[in-house]
This record gives sequence, C-alpha cells and structure tokens, in this order.
Amino acid sequence: MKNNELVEIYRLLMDELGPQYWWPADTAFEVVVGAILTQQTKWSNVEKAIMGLKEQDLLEPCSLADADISLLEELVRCCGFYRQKASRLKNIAEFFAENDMESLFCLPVKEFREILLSISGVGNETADCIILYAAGRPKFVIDAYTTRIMACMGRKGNYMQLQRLFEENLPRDVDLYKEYHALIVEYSKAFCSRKRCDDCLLRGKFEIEGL
DNA sequence: CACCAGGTTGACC
DNA sequence: GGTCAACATGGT
Repeated sequence: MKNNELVEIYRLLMDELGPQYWWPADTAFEVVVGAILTQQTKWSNVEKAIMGLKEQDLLEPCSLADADISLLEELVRCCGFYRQKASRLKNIAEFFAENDMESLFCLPVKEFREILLSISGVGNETADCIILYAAGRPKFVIDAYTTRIMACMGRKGNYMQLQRLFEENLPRDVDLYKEYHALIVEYSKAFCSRKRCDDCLLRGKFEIEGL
C-alpha cells in the first residue's frame, strides 16, 4: 500500500462527513461503561442504559461494583446480551475500583492493553476503545466496519493485522485515531453497509488486487 | 418477518 | 494459528 494512501482516505472521509467528536461521555469511566455496552449493539440503545445508570449514580467504579446484579441487568437490558453485560460491567468496575485509573492511563500502552485484555468481557476492540477514548492514548481501534470496508478495497486481514497497517502508516496522533475510527463507522453506515456498498467512493479510488 | 447492530468467550479443529 | 455457536434486545 502506498504510504500515504490511508491519509488520503482519511481526508476524503473528513471532507464528506466532517469531524465526529467521538466518544460522547462526561467521564473516562463512562467511556469504559459505554465500551462494554456497545458491544454488538447500536449506540442509541447504549445511551438509554447510560442515562439509567447515571440516575442511579452507578457511573463510577465503586458504586457500580457494589450494585445489585439484578438491578444492573434491568438497567442494561435495552442493550441486549444483558446478563453478560451486567456481569461484565461489574467485573470491570471492580477492577477500576481497586486500581487507580490515572496511574493505569500512564502505563505504557502495550502494558495497559495486556491488563485490560485479562479482564473477562474485554477483547481487542473494547480494550482499544478504552485506551484511545478513555485514556487518550494512541491505539487505533478496529471494528466490524473497518474490517468490512478494508476488505471491500481488497485488503483482508484480522484485527491485529489491520491495526498494524493503520498504525504503521499514520502519524501516532490520538485525535487523528479518534476521528478516523469514528469516520469509518459513520461512513460505512451510510455508504458501505452489508446490504449496500454501491455509493462507496473508496472502492473506486483505492481498490487494489490483494494484500 | 428477517436481518442487523461501534464483540467476547469457550469449545473445537 | 483460525472458525463457530451462544449470548438478547430493539430498530428498520
């Protein structure tokens, strides 16, 4: 891949859609909660659950860690997989209740990522969302949209392969990483969904033969 | 009514 | 290393 091709794609997306200003949240821990809740789920449903949790003062590690599991299940039911997610929220809340967030955020990204991945319910994408949008540290987030739109342009790859591709061909810039991921999601929803990839400008301009 | 959504896990090869 | 079912509600 030409070295600056990913930068060109970024400019095209930015010209089309403008800045997205992800991730909407009042606190870093709210990003963490949202990262769990949005797994395989629309953000509009996550917003409802976040509001409910906020009303119960459960958007902080200690209170969330001590909350009744059946109450959590009720509050996150609108996000689907509600039993798993209630339990995952409790897990990660317990972790952040016992470990200082600011200290964790200052760790080397690689080390912080390993720690996050050791928490049950936190996989690659959730860990990277927390690193990028909660901690504000550079880590490029790959999701189903990114995987699909890259495959659409002839670049198939697994999570780590695609992440390496982006990180090795872009400046290590937190705001760029944030916007790029958000733009890919929003652009894909509009022009390169599972049902339709007809109007996708990227295919025509950047499609290539193989990896 | 069928399909999809800002994934993760554990079992299995 | 990779693949696959299970997990579940809500919107189009």
